[in-house]
Amino acid sequence: MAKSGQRAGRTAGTDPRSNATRQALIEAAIESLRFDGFSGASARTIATRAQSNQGLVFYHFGSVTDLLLAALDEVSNRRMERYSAAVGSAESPTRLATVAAQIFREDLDEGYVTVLVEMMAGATASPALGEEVAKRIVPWLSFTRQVIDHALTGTPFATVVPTDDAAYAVVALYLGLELLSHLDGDRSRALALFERASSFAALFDTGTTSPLEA
Amino acid sequence: MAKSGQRAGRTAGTDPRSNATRQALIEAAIESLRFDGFSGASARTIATRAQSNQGLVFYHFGSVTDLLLAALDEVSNRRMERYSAAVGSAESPTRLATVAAQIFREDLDEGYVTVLVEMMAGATASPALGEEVAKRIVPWLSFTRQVIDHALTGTPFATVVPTDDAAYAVVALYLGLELLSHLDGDRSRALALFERASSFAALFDTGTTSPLEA
DNA sequence: GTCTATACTTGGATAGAC
DNA sequence: GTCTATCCAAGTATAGAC
Repeated sequence: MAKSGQRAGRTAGTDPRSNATRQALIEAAIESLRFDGFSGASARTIATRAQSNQGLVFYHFGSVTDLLLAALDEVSNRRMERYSAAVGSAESPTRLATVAAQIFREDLDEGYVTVLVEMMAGATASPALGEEVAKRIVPWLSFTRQVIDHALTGTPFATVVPTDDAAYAVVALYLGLELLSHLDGDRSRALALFERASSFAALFDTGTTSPLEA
Repeated sequence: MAKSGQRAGRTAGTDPRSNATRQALIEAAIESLRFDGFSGASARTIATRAQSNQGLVFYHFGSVTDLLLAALDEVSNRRMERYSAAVGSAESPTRLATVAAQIFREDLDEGYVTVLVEMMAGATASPALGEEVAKRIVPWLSFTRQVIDHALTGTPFATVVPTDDAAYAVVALYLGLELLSHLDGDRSRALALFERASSFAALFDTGTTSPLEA
């Protein structure tokens, strides 16, 4: 209640030193979601990973949940940048499938989707958290829809497939594949599916640009 | 170390009264996974839901984790019976799609897949738990594969689609749809996809049996 | 077989010293 | 801005009375 524009924890960061700590905590929270899971991502665990102090979680973020949401924002933003850049360079369906496979591999290896899935599953506990997480899924859905929209122009499917339904399905598949492959520690089966999608996409390569151009 | 054949907690249940408590705890554990999530499913929460005592969790199951695994076994068995019965009555692809939609609706409404997903996501915490959960996914995968196998006989896809890859994808999609629709509390988008699958399946209804027969 | 009591650990969160 | 100390609630697990 002291200064204005100050929610739970100090949101601002007017001071220079503060930012480093915040960032370290966010990084550690990402790791913790990835390796300890939602249920294991406590203030103490995270602080230890950040080689920082447990109290700072509450100072900077107000609550553990808010830190976890900040962590989710971070990975979400990072991935969205990466996705945009990668997809922009893929003109043909085949190239797109290849790029998607590459991105998916990264997501699995770096645990980005793990973070998302852990937050989604963890949100079962509280409707409030659920709402916050839901907000952060929207960009993934709309981005996917845009990509599908773009990829389908010039193919027979363009007019048949409702792209927001397709996006919903693709994101669901993405999340499910993470769950499965993470569980048995084997990416190969999931990646094989992308291979297959690649071959399938090749059937429609006449659409926009020649594969040779990429 | 006392008697043989006795793991953590009393596994047997030679006495008649014991079974009721065990069953109540399992039921409560299912509810807890569904509504409190993996992270909220503690011995205390579960015992409260079962209107039983916290200590009994450890008496009967040895640990909370083992109780949760027993809960997962329970839903897994229940669903497998239901699936088998339902699919057995579906002879044409269209009927199969309809039945699948029906089953999926049940799964969402009754929270069966929630339980599975919570356990999968919760297993991130410990490799040991992960292994146990992984074991319990196998039946879902092989059942799905069998259904796909059966559904594809007589269609053009029969020889083209590797059914275990397809099963992997279908299960992944199933899990992902649960995650998404559970999060925003809206089943309609997921169910719409099944509608679409139904229409698609109708294209191959000449295969085994006439739709009229069902 | 069940319940209460209890021990111990971990986690969320705040207060106050530096 | 950071760290330590501290409080309190919740969690796992066991012992012992009924």
